Amino acid sequence: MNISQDATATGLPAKTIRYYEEIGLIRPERSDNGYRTFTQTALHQLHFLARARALGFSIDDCRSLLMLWEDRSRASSDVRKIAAAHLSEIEAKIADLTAMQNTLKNLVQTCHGNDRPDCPILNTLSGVSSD
Amino acid sequence: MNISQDATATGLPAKTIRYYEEIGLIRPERSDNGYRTFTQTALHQLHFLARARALGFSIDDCRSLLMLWEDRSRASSDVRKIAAAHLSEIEAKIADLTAMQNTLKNLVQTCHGNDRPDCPILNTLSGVSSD
DNA sequence: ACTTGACCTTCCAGCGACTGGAACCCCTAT
DNA sequence: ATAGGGGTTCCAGTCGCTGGAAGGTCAAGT
Repeated sequence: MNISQDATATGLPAKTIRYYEEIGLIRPERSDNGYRTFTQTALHQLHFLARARALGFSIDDCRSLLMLWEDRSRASSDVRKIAAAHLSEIEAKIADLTAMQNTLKNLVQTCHGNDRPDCPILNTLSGVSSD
Repeated sequence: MNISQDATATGLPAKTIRYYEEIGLIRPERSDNGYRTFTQTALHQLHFLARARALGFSIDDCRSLLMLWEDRSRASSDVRKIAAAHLSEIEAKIADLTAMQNTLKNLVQTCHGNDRPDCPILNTLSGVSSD
C-alpha cells in the first residue's frame, strides 16, 4: 500500500504520515524504488494514531500509548493515567473557553452593532468597568 | 515607565511587550539610553491588549480592535463582527473539546486501571468497537 | 573610582503539529 | 518520447510567545 492510499484509508494527510515517520512515531518499510509501503500492522498503527489524535492526545502521549498498546505486559493503570491527565487538561481548557464564551456572549449581545462608535465591547477591553 | 514596571502593571511579560512592538502592535518611545518608555497612552494600549488576549482574541483581531478603539468614527458593528466571529470559533472549540471530554470520561471510568493489560481505552483506540 | 548586580538592549533558536512549496525521481499509458 | 500523476527529500512558514546568549546602562555600595 502506498502513502496516498494509506492517507485515504486512515484520514491522515500523506504529509502527516511522512511527518510521523520523521519524528519516529512509525517506521514504514520501503520498496526498492524508495517508496514507503505500509503493512497491515503499520496501517493499524496509523488508525490508532488517527483516533488518538482525534481525541486530542499530544504526539508524546500518542507515542506512549502506542508503546503501551504494543506491550502485552502493560499495566492498564499506565494507560489510564495518561488518559486521565489528558482529560483534566481538556476540562481545564473547556473551563477557560467557557469563561471567555460567557463574557463574549454578554458583550456581543449588549453591543448595538450599528454605525455609531459607542461600543460596550471596546469599553470592557479598555477597562471602563461596565460589569 | 520602564518595561518591567509595565510588565507588572499589565500582567504581560516584558518579552511579550517587546514582541508586540516587533510585530507593530505598539510603538513605545525610547529615551536617550535606548530604553523603551511607556506613556500613559501606551500603558492603556497594553492593558487593552492584555484583556483582549485574555478573551482569546488572536493578535490579528487585537490589531483590528486596537485600531477601531482609536478610531472615533468607527462603527460598533465592525467591533461586534469581530467579537461575534471569535465567539463562534470559541463555541466550536468548546463543542470539539466537549465531545472529546465525553469519550475520554467514559473510557477513563471504564478502565480498571490496574496491573493487567486489559484496557478499554486501548481497545477503542485500536478500533475494537466496544461502543 | 570601581565593582557588583539588576536592569535594559538586540538577535537567534525553539516550541507543537503540521502545511505548503520547490526540486527532483519513478511508473504507466499513449 | 512524452505527459501525467504518483512518489521522494528538504526547507520555510504557521501562531504567540519563550529562553538564552552577548552586550550596554544604571544605581548603590565599598
